[in-house]
Amino acid sequence: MDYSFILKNISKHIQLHQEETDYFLSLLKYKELKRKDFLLKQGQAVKTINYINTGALKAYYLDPESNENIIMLAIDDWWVTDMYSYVMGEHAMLYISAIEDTSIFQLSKDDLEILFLKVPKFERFFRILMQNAYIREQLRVIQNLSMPAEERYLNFLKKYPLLVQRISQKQIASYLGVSPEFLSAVRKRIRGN
Amino acid sequence: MDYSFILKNISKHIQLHQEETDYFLSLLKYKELKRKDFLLKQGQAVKTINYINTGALKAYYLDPESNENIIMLAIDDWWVTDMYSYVMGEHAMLYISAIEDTSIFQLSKDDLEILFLKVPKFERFFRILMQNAYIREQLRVIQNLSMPAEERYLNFLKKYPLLVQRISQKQIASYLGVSPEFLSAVRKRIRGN
DNA sequence: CGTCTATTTGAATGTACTCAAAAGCGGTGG
DNA sequence: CCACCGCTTTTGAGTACATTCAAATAGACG
Repeated sequence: MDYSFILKNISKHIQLHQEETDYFLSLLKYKELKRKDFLLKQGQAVKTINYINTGALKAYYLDPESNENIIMLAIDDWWVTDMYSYVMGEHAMLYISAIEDTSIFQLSKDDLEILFLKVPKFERFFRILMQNAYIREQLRVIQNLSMPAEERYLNFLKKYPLLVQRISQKQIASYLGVSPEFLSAVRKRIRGN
Repeated sequence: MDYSFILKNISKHIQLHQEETDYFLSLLKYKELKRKDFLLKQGQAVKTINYINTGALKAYYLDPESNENIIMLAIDDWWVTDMYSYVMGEHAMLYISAIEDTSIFQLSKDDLEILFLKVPKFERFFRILMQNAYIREQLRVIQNLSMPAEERYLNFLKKYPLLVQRISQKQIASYLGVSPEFLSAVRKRIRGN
């Protein structure tokens, strides 16, 4: 099992001793998903937070009219879950599925609480993780409020160049909050310039 | 100085000893703002995170066309700052101003880092704070993507009944991402039912 | 009371959506 | 290797949601 990526991810914010490292790794469950497999479906219990080792996932909300609203596009080295339901202990609001073949490490909520007690440094790690997630969402709200679709699209290209090559336009449209037809028109307009 | 509100806020997530409490309080700076005073302006250095003791603040982004985009409406017992700029050490992206006469407690970034070292429990406190903030913003993104303005407005009324009575419709419109005229029309339609 | 700002109303406009259909692209099986 | 299938992307027409601008009305505050 290759733990090098996740350990490097952790070490960006905290330093662990060998025993702490071993203990942390002992809590992880490894899982593989094929393209289009579901990690989570609306209504299920949300038991884990997930580190993407390789691959890519999308998290989306299916509204009553069955429109797919992509909340999060995540590739390797990102942490993903339905945080609302994970924290509140509610049933999942989101679907999470694999855009590509994907391997993840899972950390259960119960184990994470124990980890916080045994290795309080992880409070810091997840504080920083949540802080960054908050900032990211807030920037997204700002952009959604203040920019037209074209500018949001150009921004997306700049911000997630790695993602762009790996996901469909339809999914980018959903992430940006526009219809795929409209994004197509936007792209045409951009090309025209 | 009345520290009862902020101490109660802290105690929702962590328990402090007397010395820890005293030390924490020693780091706080008290500040009063009159209605329309600015706590922060775009371009300034963001040095503090702020607990609202009494009153209400709005945080907004002023886009190049000088449209006010309200990012956050916050009343007493909330923590507020321009988190992006606070964390990244960048100049402020947001304006933060008082909707009513307001009193706050301020915690500087430097002091907070020291606090984390001296009383690591605060890592946990801010982890939970950031986690809740992240969840809130994510729910907002979901709503912005999946609901029309009318539904978002009704939702806002349900979610922030205390806020509604204290802020103008124009500001609610900005928070929801619609023009004040359109919100007025939405309200008329709702009354009509 | 007068001034300033918020709210409402209406008309014209623009941005983005839906629906339908054609074109493009990738993978799979014969 | 190519033909076909399914899905994505593009195109176009008609429509709906939301904006801008302007003006009238209503409220809040000194």
